[in-house]
Amino acid sequence: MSRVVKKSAESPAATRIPAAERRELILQAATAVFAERGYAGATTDQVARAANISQPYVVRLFGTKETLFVEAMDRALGKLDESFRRVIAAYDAGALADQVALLDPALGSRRQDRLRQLMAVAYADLIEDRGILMMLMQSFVTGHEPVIGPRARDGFLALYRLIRDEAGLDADAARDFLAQGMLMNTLISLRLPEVYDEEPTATELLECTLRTKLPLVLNASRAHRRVG
Amino acid sequence: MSRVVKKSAESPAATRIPAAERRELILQAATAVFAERGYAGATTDQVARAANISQPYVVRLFGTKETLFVEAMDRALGKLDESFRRVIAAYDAGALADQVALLDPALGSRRQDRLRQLMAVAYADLIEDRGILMMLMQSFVTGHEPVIGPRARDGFLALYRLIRDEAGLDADAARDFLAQGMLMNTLISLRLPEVYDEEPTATELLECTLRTKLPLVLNASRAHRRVG
DNA sequence: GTCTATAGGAAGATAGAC
DNA sequence: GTCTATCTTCCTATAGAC
Repeated sequence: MSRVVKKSAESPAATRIPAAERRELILQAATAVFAERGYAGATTDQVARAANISQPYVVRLFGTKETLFVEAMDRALGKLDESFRRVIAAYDAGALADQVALLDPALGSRRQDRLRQLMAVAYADLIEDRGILMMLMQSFVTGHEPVIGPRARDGFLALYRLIRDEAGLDADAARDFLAQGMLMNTLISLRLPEVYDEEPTATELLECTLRTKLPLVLNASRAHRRVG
Repeated sequence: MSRVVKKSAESPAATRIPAAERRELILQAATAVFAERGYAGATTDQVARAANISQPYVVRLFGTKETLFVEAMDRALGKLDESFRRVIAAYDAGALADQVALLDPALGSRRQDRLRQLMAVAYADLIEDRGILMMLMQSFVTGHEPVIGPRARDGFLALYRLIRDEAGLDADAARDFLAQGMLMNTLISLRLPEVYDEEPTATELLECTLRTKLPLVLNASRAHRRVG
């Protein structure tokens, strides 16, 4: 646990890497660590180790742990935003005919009905990188922090506006869409996929919530356990 | 910020109180503090101050911070469980005729449809003590902690079984019910009620999600800011 | 039942070498 | 661009008095 451990082989890489690239590597590591343990629970040293560099270097590049968290959060929000926008643009360009054909007709056929379903799929696809969704979840429960809180609120509201204004969901549909997303986030954050085989109740709830995306999630969960 | 502050008037009460009662007071304080800052972000000293006693005494009574968190979590889960069971029992005893009369007929009239709506109201009522719901949320994102995580999973699954088996909701209805709950938790944890007046988007989303319960929530939020 | 004092151990950040 | 060493602060938990 101490910072002074392992003089072993693959420790601090010391490979010189351009700052921009290094920053992205650290942000990936930070996303995983913050996702797992939250802002207060994570240490800059854990991030450093995950990125295979020294703790002071992390601080050097980002200034403070707070800034690091904010940047990781923005990155996660950005990925989600980007993912939704891509779906919307592709749909409006008529590029998703084959996927549209697979949608449940009972759920409606207006543009907003189609987009609702397509975005739900896109959201669930993001679960593959379980860090993103858990990072968001951790951001949402850090509302009390003076600099993180306001940015988390802004990011969340921006997502809401995106699905309401760009995708055109009416208020109730947008709310339900968000609600399903928050449930998925919760199940992932609770690590329910990790007890999928042992807890019949977990099995049922996961299957009912994630449907066709369940194998994706279970794989991600198992991959995580092999590493973690 | 330091622990050594204020020798002022209303400091450590030193009033002798029976242990059982003191424990409950501390659990209330702990719920508020953990709800606000999470397991890792909260300190036993903050809990102590909220309970007007010394930090070592908190530890003395609960052993470890971890145990304190677990007990606060169990208490919050228990309150929710109790609240739902009370609704179910009252409904089955025919004691809720007047409330049932107010329900939206479009949402169905089977027992499970009624209970779904009545429990939603009960859930939203719990928001009045905003600590409970935020405490639950914080518990759900602490899934990685070796002793807290498993208990949080069990608690969540027990709630799911309650609404499915006792209230009789089918799997999809139970999922949607949970999803709405998780959205409410998220909005509260994000402190969206605190920007209700400033952010039009927040206003819309809160109104759409909380409906008639919104005044309750706004009051709780304002009361909290006066104290906090 | 409750406190003061404090040991012991992180963790974030800085200084400065290579 | 990256590291080692370290300062400082803060926090959990213990000891022991009243």
